Amino acid sequence: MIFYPWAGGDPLEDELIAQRRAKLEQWSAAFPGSNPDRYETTASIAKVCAQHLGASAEDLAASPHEVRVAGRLMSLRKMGKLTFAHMAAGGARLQVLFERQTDEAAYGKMNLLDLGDWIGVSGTLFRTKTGELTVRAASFLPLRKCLRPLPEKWHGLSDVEQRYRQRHLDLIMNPESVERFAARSRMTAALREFMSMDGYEEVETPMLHPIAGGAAARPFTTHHNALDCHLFLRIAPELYLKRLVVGGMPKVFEINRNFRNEGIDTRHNPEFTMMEFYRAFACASDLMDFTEEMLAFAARKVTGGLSVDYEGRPISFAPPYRRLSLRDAARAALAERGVPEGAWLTPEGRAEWGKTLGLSPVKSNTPEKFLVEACDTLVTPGLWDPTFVYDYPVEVSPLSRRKPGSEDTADRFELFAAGMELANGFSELNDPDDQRARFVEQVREKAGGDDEAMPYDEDYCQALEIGLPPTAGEGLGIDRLAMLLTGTSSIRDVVLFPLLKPRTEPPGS
RNA sequence: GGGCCGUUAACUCAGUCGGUAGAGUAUCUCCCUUUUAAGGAGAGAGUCACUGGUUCGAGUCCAGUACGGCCCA
Repeated sequence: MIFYPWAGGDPLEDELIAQRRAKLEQWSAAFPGSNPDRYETTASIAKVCAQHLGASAEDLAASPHEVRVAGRLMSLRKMGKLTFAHMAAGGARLQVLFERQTDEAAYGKMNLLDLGDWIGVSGTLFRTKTGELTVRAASFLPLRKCLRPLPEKWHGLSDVEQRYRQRHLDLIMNPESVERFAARSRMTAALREFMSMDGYEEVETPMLHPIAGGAAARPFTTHHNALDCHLFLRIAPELYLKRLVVGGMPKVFEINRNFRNEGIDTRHNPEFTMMEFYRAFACASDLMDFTEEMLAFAARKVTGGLSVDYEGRPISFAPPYRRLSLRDAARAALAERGVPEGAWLTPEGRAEWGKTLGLSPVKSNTPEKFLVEACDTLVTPGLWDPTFVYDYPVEVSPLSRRKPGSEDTADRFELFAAGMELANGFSELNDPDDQRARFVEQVREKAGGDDEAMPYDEDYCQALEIGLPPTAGEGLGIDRLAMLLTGTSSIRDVVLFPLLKPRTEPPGS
């Protein structure tokens, strides 16, 4: 027996649950065949509703349609010899009419049903006085008892913690939640369709990494017993996907989870979904064009249009998107705030102005990083419509190829919308010697206190020695795109089971 | 990490100045053949998140803890 410390003692002793259990005990005698292992339906509730959408009361009376449907009992309105109910399944609901005259014995046993029970109903379709499509039940069969009372029918489940911890209740009670996750599903389907149309192959690469590379983030650690080795949950699939390009797969993508052992807020869940994709023989600017078309495609598939309402303001996904040079944008923002040109070139200037502007000291401790941090703090939070920021310093882009003819600029961009980072893409560094040097620099920074710096990955460098063709790659935040396309302010509302602190005592403690 | 807010019946929420714990939904009993937040009559249901303090007396005031939410870093 599990003890739920927050439930006020033994959950079986709760009066409402005890009543439902007592009713369940009478089912087998009252309803032969109840709790079946299967139930044959003629159609889903959604299909029945859709198929008879246009059928008038006269149509239905003229040609009676027999249906067998299954769903969860969501409302019961008993009026003596007549009971109206709604049953729901798959986001659709259908009214049922039970009449005592049909079967007096069965009608009397309806008090063994509770809101939330799964039932099967067979009967004939008709329309009520108010025109609602309804099944006149010839018979019904209880399929499975709901032993706990459902949340209140009118307000639904509004306690956010319960909505996340018990998502099933949220989905039962709150149609807008069902629709939000359906929209997310349409979105990932659209992205897959778009990638497939363009000839990309979907792949799955490891989540357990001996070296957590491919991004600047703190990893989760774990251990494999049989191999007795230390492993990390991946922070990015990047280095594996590029090995596939080395191996001769010119267009690959992966939609899957990454794990970053960092803070939780309305835009960050420790496990989040990213679509990462790589295209051989392309560069970063090819991907910017591609991304515009891809997001427009997804927006259309999810919302039917290119403009979405987010937090009361429209966001347009219509290409082309604005493109800002990072250094220019940062310089302009700094100048606006009275920072003299070049003040960030000295440690004293960075310290002084960094403090004034509220920049992170660690993240702004070189001239280039100062500009990146200034952009992150002063520019990107204000970017509303999708906007590319491009030309990142090489210093903060250890896996990016240098821009042709430039020593210090990487051919890299990030995409922002509603102030959020949505995507990060670049021409891939395919020079193994340069890559080794970049890793060495990262290791130096890690030693210097930057715990997000990347580890050295010799295995990856050797893969590059086999030859990575000119390639561009990009990671797109799926949860965040889902937030934008569904008008959702918190990432927890587009993740089915967001990470919350466990409330159960660990076993044995 | 910091600040603010929340936690009262299964659910949604009131609870005044510190003085016996309230409503609606749900549940149970009764009436009711076209309802749809059905309606009407009645009943049962509480570790006021937890721990401590102040007080004759705490849901209410104070401190701490837990969990959650929002904002900031």
